[in-house]
Amino acid sequence: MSVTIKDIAKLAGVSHTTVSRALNNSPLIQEETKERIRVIAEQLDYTPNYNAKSLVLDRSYNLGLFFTTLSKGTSAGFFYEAIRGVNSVIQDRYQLIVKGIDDYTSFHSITRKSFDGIIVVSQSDDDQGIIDHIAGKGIPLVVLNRPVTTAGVLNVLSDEEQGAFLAGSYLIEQGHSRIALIEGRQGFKSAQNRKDGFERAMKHYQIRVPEAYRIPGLYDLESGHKAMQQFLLLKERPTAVFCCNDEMALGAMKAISEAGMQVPGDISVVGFDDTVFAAYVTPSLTTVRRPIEQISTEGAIRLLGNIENKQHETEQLLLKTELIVRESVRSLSS
Amino acid sequence: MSVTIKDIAKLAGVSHTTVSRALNNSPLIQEETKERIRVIAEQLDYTPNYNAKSLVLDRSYNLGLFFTTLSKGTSAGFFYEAIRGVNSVIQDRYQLIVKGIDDYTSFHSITRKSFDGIIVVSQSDDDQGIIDHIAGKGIPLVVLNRPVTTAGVLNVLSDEEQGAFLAGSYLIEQGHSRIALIEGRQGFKSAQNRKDGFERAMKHYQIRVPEAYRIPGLYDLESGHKAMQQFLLLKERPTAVFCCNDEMALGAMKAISEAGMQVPGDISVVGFDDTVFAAYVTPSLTTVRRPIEQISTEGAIRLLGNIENKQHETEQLLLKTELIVRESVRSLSS
DNA sequence: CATATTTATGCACACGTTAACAATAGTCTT
DNA sequence: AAGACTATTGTTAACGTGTGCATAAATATG
Repeated sequence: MSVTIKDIAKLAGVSHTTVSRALNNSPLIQEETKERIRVIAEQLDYTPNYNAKSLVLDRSYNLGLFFTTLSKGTSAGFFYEAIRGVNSVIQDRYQLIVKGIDDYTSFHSITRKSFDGIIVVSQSDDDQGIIDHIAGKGIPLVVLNRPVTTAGVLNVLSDEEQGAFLAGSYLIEQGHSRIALIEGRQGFKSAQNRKDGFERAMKHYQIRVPEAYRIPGLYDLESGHKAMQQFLLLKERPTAVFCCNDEMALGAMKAISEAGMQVPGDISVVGFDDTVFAAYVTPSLTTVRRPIEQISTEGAIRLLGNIENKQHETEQLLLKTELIVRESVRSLSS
Repeated sequence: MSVTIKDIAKLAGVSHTTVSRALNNSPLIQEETKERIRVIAEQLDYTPNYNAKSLVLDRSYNLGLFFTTLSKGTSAGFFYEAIRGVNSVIQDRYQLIVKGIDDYTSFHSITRKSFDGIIVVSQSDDDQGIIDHIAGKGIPLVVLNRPVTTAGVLNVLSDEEQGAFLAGSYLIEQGHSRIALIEGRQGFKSAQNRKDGFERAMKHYQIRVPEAYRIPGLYDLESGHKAMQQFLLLKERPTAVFCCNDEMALGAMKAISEAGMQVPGDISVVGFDDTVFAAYVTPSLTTVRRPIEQISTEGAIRLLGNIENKQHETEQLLLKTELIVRESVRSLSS
């Protein structure tokens, strides 16, 4: 079996209480005693049993990192950056437990005993159920990527509506008036926000978008590809397409080139997210940058603060999005 | 505080032992008693304290999923598929703890008490340290993606050397003889394997590859881009380039088109991994498919089997790689 | 020098669960 | 009908750790 503080106690000729205090660097214990005990612990390669610690200290040392889904509609880049961001903050202090919300059949097992804090990377309003559950249990919680108003819940997200507005406005300012939209996955909040921002730009500049210029997508390459094929069948084709993420934009560009047309010569394309490959496709993709990694680091920092101060300060942090102009949009105004 | 089996016992008028047995569906307890207890547990919204369970049962309900690094050199797609694959297998039974090996300052905290099993997605020979540690502690372990010979360790990987051989051979069969190589990240086993396979193909067909035709990369877009720029400066440019992953291939294609040249008209490009975007770039990328998700599901299945049977069957599973021919290679033979 | 105070350590219990063993009542066997 | 057996439940200890309180020794106080 593994070595416990009692084993150390026996060797050091003290009680296990003293060992516990010594290893936790309690001021009650004499410095020499501490040192003697530390040496023995080291020699025996002692590791505390975290289950026992958790039981008595009422802390789990676990952080939950929950995504709306791991299997459908979450893009690899987004997922990766979110985990990276959180991981860079927590270092050694916590274990990071990654889970898809749609894998839960019941939230029953999510308790204050099993998670010291939880980060929900929320992509859908449907996540409200788990958010309410977590908040109801009094577990420190931060929700990323989607606005929530639940009391006591921290919230970090980017202003996607504004980003989409910038993208739409940019297309118009470049002289486009026949502008189509490939929407995000239905039920995803980001899909709604980006569409809203786009529509606001259209309204602001009084550009009419016919119904045939709006097609819902699934945030993946294939759906962007298919949607663009639809647009290409229209008698009056759009001169520009705003795609609600970069992957769909890439799919759309593929469809355009397969049809023997050019980006941006024949049709301009704008994406959203500024994924790593956006700068490297040909032509490079004009898109909206969303600070995913920053969102997740900020979220993690706030969560840890909240856990350690035990105070539940509610605060919403809205990070800016930014239009990144590259080569995939043609100016018609000159 | 939260409700415990003792609370239930009091209400049911039985001992807490009986409650424990009832909730674990022990055959020792009368069916009516069980049912009565279950109802009360339900009403009180009882959730077992897993730390207490862990302490006495000597199981943590945790599975570790360790990557060589989370911050440098692991591509998003790879990371995503690996987690997805493992997650799809473990469902509710375990918590999945994701970590970067390079985040560990000491492996001290990795014990049989804290992990029921561990999956190491290994990309570098440097991971041998943690593998030895885990195996030494007697924790069930499966290593993915890199061959290991440590006793008692399960191993699932794809035959990358063979894949690279196929890619190299294909280029030669298409009539290429000036073939360059953009290597993977130094220290990564995959980089070595892919290079080896490529070299074997060259040797097999007696094609000489000058030193200037080999440049080390970092597995990211930028390094592929830079490497290709180097090749373009050569007096005698290669007619084809084998890139050790798709991201570098995309970077390379970008450099080619920036130089005003065409893929595959002027230079052919082959990648490795068959990431999701490979089919959607223009021209679509000829590459080697590696069954990442299958590797991770197979690995997870074997690990669980090993944990539950408690037998440590050592076995290496080598999955096939496959050349996916698309448009990025030109045939010179016709 | 007697008492008060500080310092260092130990004792006993608690956290929530499971399990070996004991106990009780009812049933079967011959 | 006495002993053996079975079914059901309870008693108690254990897992490894932290902590309130008691204790003992050392030191300070007046």
